Amino acid sequence: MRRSHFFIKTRKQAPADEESKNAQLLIRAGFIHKDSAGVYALLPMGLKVVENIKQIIRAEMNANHASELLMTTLQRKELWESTDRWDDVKVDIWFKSKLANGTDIGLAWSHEEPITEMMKEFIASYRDLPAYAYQFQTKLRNEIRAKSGIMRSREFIMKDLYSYSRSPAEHQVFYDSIIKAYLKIFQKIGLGDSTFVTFASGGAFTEFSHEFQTICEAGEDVVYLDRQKGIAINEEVYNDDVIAKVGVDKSRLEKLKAAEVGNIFSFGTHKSEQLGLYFTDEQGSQQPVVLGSYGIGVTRLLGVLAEHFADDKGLVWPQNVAPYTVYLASLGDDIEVVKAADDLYDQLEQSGISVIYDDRPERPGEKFADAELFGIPYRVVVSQKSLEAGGYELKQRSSTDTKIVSANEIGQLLTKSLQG
RNA sequence: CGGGGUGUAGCGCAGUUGGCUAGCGCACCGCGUUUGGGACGCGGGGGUCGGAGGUUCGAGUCCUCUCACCCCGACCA
Repeated sequence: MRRSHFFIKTRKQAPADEESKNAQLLIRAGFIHKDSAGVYALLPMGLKVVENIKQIIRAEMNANHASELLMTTLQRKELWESTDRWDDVKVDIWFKSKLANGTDIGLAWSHEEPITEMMKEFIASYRDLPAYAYQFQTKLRNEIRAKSGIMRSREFIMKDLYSYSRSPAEHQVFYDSIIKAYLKIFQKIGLGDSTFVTFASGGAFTEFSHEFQTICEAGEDVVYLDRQKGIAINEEVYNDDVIAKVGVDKSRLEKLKAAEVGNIFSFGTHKSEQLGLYFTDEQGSQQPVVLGSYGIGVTRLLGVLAEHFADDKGLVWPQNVAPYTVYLASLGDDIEVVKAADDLYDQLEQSGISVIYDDRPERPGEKFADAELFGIPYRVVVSQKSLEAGGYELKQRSSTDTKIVSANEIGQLLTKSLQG
């Protein structure tokens, strides 16, 4: 992408109506646009990060034999009445509307009911199970108070996975494999060192659910972390009894603020029974399907990443989620410089390295400041000075060191770092 | 939903006890000089002062209502 073709402008000053670090940085850098409280549009760079996160998640979901689909945002009242969750007192975050003929509809805040209802079309026999389906969908939740930028919003993207199993034992195997998959996902995204499996309230069927909490000052939750074991307990269920059950050492628990980036639940068969999802087993008798649901807050992760990977100059994206790998900046309008920059841009693009090429006639300081605010992992500068020194100046966002390299060396270095 | 705060140009802000044509910086447009850390000179354009009502000779400024946004709390499969 040439910067001259890119409509986004960065800002020097943070918006006055945002206090959270994630919103201030993401808006200054032009990754998101605020429409109203808790409602943010994803601009091209923000969307790229989100797509990168989704791709990392998608790979792990597929590896666990889950199939991607996309459910609807408009939902039927009857479905939610059958599980007693249409009532505004029971679920107070519903956005509701009506069809032209007066029929009530709900706007998706979750898809547990509709997808389970839909699965009745495909699940009849033990031969049809297990079945795993996931999606990336926009959830609409009428939060009384949106807060912390994109970390708690009224409209957000969530990855939700649903598992349909024949027995609690079969369910448990999948559940455990998803815990591993989630840890792998957060590792790849760059939050592996600060994201922990956390015991939280379980609901009707199980004593605990498992949350994935990223240690983060802007988070809303408080967890007690046993760093040695890599296990935490959510404050909401924290007591001596739970400490004993979970098997952590109370003396080394750290009380920390954290953001819930994932949460997985075992539902048992209750919802299947409510909605009528049964299968015929090998003996010919009807059994309710065992359900599980597994969420990851995709846009919340964008916020957590911004909170986590930033310095006084701006964002600092981990390689795997960065909107572009290279920020290529040409300095001055000298013909040799422009040609060298154009050539490198073409070469990197051709070798599959994503580049944002700042070809604007702006001054060096502005280009450097933008490269830093955007948080692009590598900055390559082409100028009279760099050409005289023998090539291109390469600098990592996370470092202050620069070195002069040839075009081929850049290609090799970056290809290697992308693979590693 | 309770408490606190803020709304003045695209963005960030100033505007005295009510007073004259509502300012500053950035951004934007034109010309010129600049080009390794957000340059400079000269000349421009842009405002129903969040909205409605009221008090007054006169309201950005005072009063009433209202909307939006931020923060704290409550809430949070």
